Amino acid sequence: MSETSKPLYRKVVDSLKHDIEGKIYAPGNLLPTEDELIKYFDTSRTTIRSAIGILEREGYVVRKQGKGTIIKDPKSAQNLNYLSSFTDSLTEKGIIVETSLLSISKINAPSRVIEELKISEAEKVYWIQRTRVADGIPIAYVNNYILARVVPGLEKRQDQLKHLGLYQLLESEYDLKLHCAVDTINVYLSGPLEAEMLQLPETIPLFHNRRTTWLEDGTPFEHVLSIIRGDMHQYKVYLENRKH
Amino acid sequence: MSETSKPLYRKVVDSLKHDIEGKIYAPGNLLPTEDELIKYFDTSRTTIRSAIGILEREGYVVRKQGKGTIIKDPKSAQNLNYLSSFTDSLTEKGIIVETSLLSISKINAPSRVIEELKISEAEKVYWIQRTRVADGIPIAYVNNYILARVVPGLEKRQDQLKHLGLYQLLESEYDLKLHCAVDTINVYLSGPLEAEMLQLPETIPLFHNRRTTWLEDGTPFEHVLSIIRGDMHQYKVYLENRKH
DNA sequence: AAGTGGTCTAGACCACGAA
DNA sequence: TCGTGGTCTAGACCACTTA
Repeated sequence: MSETSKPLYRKVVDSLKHDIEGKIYAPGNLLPTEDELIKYFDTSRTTIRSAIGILEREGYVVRKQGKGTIIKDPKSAQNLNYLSSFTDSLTEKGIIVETSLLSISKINAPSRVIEELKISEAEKVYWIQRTRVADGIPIAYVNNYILARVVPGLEKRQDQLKHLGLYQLLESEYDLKLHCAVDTINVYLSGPLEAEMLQLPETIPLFHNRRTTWLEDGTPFEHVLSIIRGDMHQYKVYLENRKH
Repeated sequence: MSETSKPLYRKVVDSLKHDIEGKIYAPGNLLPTEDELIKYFDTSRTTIRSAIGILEREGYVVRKQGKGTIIKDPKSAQNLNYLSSFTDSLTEKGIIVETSLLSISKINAPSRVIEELKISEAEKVYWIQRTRVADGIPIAYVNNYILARVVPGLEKRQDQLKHLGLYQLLESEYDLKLHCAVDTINVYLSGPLEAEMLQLPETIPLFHNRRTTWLEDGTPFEHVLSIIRGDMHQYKVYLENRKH
């Protein structure tokens, strides 16, 4: 069993998390004191404190010196530091979102992409054009520009792109670990080009989103430009307070 | 000096952070080993490890068992999990943003606020109406609804509200610690009411932002509805990859 | 095999909050 | 004053990486 090989502090974390989620420890109440947990789990203070530290960082509890460890509502522990994608927010509503691949090709990076990814002009990128369609309505037009050298042979994987999401493909097939991203969200009014692309009957507001994504080693490896129907989409941003 | 009262592990964190930011420890290289740091700072392993743990969570280093502690590029350590406010993004551009208080009053919470803050109908909230003005142009209309019981006497602090930001006031005068927030961002076209409020010469796209803010103990204590000129604002969302 | 970080122990004293 | 969490010590052994 992997259970037996798990470090002790991890077992304590999982056990306490389970009890908090199962409301055995009710929100607002105090967790047993550290001394009690030491006796209960038959371990040292270091181990217990390391476990509680993890629970605190994940938002399950708050420690107050002199008072105790307060149990928080587990609902509020979820989904922090997270921008929901538009696919997420629509599928939550029960709408089926399909993605159709328009084209994929290896090109010289456009100047804006050169700038964002901090690459040379000679560097090649894969340009992926896709649309997102919800209940038959095109709601977004998405351009990904991905460093060609980190995803060699991507154009041969078109079929997989239809079944897997792009990010799942990057992770499973290329073993790329995304570290962080910056989204810049603007809004503007649709013009004739957008009306054509998204089959808009009239002028509507559109989201204009630029995202740059970094790998774990700090390389910016992807830039994404998305145009999204403003009347069919909303962003939800879950934020944790900055500690500094 | 508060320097002397700082816990040891905090001093170690600050010292190492300073050296990483000053490129004394270059990105990509290894930090001195734990044993070396123990000797250098003349302290125990626990203290050194607790300091390195903080640096790792803040994105300054990555620990690899058997190998060492790798120093990351400090640029990538900044600004994660963070939604820049519109004041931020404009002041970055050198534009001075003023906030003018329209009104502040204690009212029964509107139904949407009751719902978002999960309060009873009898519960009172402070309703603060403000506009943000950049270079003489009104760019946003902001409604805060704050639980009256957590900020007693807020209406008497109107003067302070003009100098301090609202959140600074909450922190310094009421000792409230914000824990997290959820922003929901939509977009729509301005109508006559918005044209009046923001002195718009024509129909333009507007951001429509609802934010709920939680205190550290898990109480939702504030709901904010903002209407922001789409042509004068952009959101920047800094995201860290989820670890789970 | 040697050296690194990962886990863990059994203590100690301090700082804060509540009674 | 007492009980809580906060900091810290001086060890021990384990797991992983590299040579």
